[in-house]
Amino acid sequence: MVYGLTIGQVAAFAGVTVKTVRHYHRLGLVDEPERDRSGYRRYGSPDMVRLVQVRTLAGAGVPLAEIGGLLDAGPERFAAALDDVERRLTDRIAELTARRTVLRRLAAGDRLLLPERACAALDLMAELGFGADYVALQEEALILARALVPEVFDSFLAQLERGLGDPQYVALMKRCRDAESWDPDDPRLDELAAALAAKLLADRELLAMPAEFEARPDAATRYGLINHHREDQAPAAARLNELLEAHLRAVGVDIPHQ
Amino acid sequence: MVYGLTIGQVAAFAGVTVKTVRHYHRLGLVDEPERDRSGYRRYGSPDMVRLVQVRTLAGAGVPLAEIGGLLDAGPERFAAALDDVERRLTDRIAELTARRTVLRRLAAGDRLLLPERACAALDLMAELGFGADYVALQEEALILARALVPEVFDSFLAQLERGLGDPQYVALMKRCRDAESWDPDDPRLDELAAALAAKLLADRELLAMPAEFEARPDAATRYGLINHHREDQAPAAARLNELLEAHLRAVGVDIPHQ
DNA sequence: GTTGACCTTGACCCAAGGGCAGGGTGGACG
DNA sequence: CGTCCACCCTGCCCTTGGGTCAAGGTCAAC
Repeated sequence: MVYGLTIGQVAAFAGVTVKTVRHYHRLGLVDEPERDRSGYRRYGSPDMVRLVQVRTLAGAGVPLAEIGGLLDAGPERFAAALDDVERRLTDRIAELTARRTVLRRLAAGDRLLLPERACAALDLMAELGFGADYVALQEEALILARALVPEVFDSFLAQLERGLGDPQYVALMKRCRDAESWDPDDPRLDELAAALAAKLLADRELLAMPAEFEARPDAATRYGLINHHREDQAPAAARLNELLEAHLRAVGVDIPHQ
Repeated sequence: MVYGLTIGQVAAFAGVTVKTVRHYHRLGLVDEPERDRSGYRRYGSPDMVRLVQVRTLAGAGVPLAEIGGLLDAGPERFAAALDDVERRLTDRIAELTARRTVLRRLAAGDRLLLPERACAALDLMAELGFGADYVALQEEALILARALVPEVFDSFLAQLERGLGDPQYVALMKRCRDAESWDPDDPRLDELAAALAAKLLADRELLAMPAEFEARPDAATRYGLINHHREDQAPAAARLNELLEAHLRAVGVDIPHQ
């Protein structure tokens, strides 16, 4: 016959597990109560009140390490701390809501990694009759560009938009797409490269971007990564690129090597 | 001169730390990329896309252990999983919002551990002129009762309400409150105990509660815990209780011992 | 040629408990 | 009286999603 509740009873009342109560003891959040003659902890009502206070704060997301000081502080500091906790909760809710929005976009198959404007350009490509595969390739290139050289991403995108607004350039792009399935030794490749070079030189705006790369320390590496990405899957495209670069360099355009 | 981004670059782009990327490698969420000749990891764009996918799901709270299977599964299972994740997020938001509400109540000094009806009774006590300390004592007793014998909490509360509706009983309660500051040997204590016993016997409803305790296995322990709680701080109250119990037992009322 | 920023692996640390082992207690039932 | 089951005790390792520290290798720049 002993006074006090057992650990299981207080735990059940406070809505926590026995393990949790012992954890709080170990952290010093709730004092260890007296033991009965068989070593069981026996709790009185003040222990219970304390446990529920701790539980309420912990449940609201206050780190256990802070709770002790909070409960033992004066009521004015306690009130201030509660304000703070509430602010943190509100932030967390907003954050989760934002994540949910992102997830919804993901579920809807939206393009997560690109801004609205880039998505519009890609949609335009699809409308213009470029196949889904080719659009996907462009999308990846844009993502890469944004990752590697965010400060020139805009001009990269502007170049694409400008090209898409020019029927002649669109026609050339479509021919490039078709060229991906050609043999790497196909003589038409050089023909196409020459036409492309002529077009780019006629409308220098379309060439603006590579120059901006130069401002970067490891420009060549980044250029190579974007320009040659996925070329292993289309040898003809690699060859076309090579030929185009040669044409441009021949007339003095400065293009990074590799 | 090597292809590919370093781990720091992909990490920065994906908005995670270098350590996190390596963590994902160890869990098999993102394949280890090729190494350059000095052993550095070198990432291509597919790695980056994968990393961002993982990051998006992880950020939404999907456990890392599930993400691999999710991304490698078909799109229909992926879509279903996204639904599930979104549901979990919504639940979590609701939970946090509820916690915030509780915190607000706590900050406003509200009585968290008691239902509305009990709070009303306590407010009534305050209105009737019982001091804040005494009301707080009653509050603790109610909390204890609810924790220990939830099924008789209602009748415990009903008894309190009934007592507060009876001016004679209220007068006796006030005298009990005053008695807390008396000397434990004060002869007025037995006088008061006799008056209380007479009142309780005259209105048997006020005595209903202790009988219900009997239905409990360890009734006596629980009764003692509630009835004698905080008595160590007011020896006169302990003495008064003792005397009252003696009076009641003397006329045959069955009260648990200790 | 040295500095500073980056990379490598490995080992340990954190919250907030969960799970399990191995053993002691208490009350109820037969 | 024994036996059963639920509960209690301590102590140890496990978890998730990384952070931190150590000890050393590498790269680009001044």
